[in-house]
Amino acid sequence: MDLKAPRGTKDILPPESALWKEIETAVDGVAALFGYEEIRTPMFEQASLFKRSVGEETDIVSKEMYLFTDKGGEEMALRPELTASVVRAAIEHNLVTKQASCSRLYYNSAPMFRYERPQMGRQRQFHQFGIELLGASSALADLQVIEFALAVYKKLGFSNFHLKLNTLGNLSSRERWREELVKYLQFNLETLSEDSKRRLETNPLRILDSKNPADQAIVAGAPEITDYLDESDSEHFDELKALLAAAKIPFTIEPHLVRGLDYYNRTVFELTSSDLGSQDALCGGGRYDGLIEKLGGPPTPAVGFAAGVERLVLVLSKLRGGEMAAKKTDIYIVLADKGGREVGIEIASELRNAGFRVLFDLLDRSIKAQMREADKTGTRFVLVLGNDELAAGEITLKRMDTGAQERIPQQNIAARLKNP
RNA sequence: GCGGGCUUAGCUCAGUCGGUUAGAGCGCCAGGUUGUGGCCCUGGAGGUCGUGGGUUCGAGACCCAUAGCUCGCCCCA
Repeated sequence: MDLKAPRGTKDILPPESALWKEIETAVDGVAALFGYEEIRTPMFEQASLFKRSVGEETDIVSKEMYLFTDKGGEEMALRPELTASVVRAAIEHNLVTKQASCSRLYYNSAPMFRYERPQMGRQRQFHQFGIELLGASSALADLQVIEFALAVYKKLGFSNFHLKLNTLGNLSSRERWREELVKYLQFNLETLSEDSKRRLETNPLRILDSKNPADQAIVAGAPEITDYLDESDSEHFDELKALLAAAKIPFTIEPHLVRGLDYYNRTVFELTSSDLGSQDALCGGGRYDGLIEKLGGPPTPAVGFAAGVERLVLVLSKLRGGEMAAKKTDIYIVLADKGGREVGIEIASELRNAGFRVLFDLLDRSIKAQMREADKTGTRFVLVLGNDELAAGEITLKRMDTGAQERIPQQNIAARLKNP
């Protein structure tokens, strides 16, 4: 077989697909509870959208974006993330206006594309769910975004994660800090790692969470954002911390937590899991108060998060001990003789209309083989239909747990099985 | 993009120093009398040993290349 799924892509097969469905259902459920409505946007956009929002210098845009020119000569990009698209759609359709109001939007299992080296928990096509809360500037909004993410994990029974929190200040304090940081780092240029020398040009903030020990030593003496926050920044951050404490959500402050996308300001956060390898971020998000205006909309505060579905699947399979939910059947019909087919499919159809999950053999196999399959599907009842039953207008009902069986009339079989 | 490891049956893996027709467990299929599951027993199907070159009388084992996966860096969900 010489045809394969492209590198960094994955087929989602049963039984894993059931886990995906479970996650999607959980996200839909939480969204309903919080009053968020679903948005779906195109998988490709004009490339300039991401250059302007994510940042032309970021690795995501400069190195990892799937770019192509369409037949009309337009430069397009497969979306590497969703915030930019949601903001574009919100501006385009006037979901954000100058009036005091906010939009609560969520997306579910949405595919994203980044040309990266694949690793466990890192695919070239990967999927995210997340929310964008547009129009709310208060710390209460930040809290809600975090609460939403936690609610999804809680609903799925997963709690082995860690909430990391930081603030980057408002747009101008962030900029002043950034300039001072770059000055400081340039002063120490000689001792920086090669990676960080490059980052100094592309994304200096990320040098702060470099894993290189030499970098870390330099970073230890770097200007801290705390010294650049203005009064309202500090107030906002203090308020959020107090709200989290009141909601009994544990967190740690990570002064060096920055995010890779240019548009973040004030609150940034990440949920990480020790069940994952080096790609340990389950979800990440933050505030992006300047983005909507930057893309041509009215000045509008906003906050959101994005969570990786593949990583959640990894972590959940681990949690469930690799055991996926067994496929379940209510009733298995054993066709003992070919003559019973017509009556058999009629009964199957009647039972399905009554809401039973009904299976029967499609391979013309022996009764023994049919029974074996029935057992494997975990069915509660088996109905045996052969020439004997046909002649009598009856069917044999077998209970798989006790092995007991009896002959019952074919009429009203659904009602009979509802009260076994 | 950089460095390391791995790749043998549907799945998880053995395979010695290079030596006949490449193995196990699980799974699958069929039997173990009359029309009946699990447990057990017997038998069976299933592999161009990731791919392409090379070394050799002889390669699943050695060498080179390439692809995929994986671990770390990078990046980030």
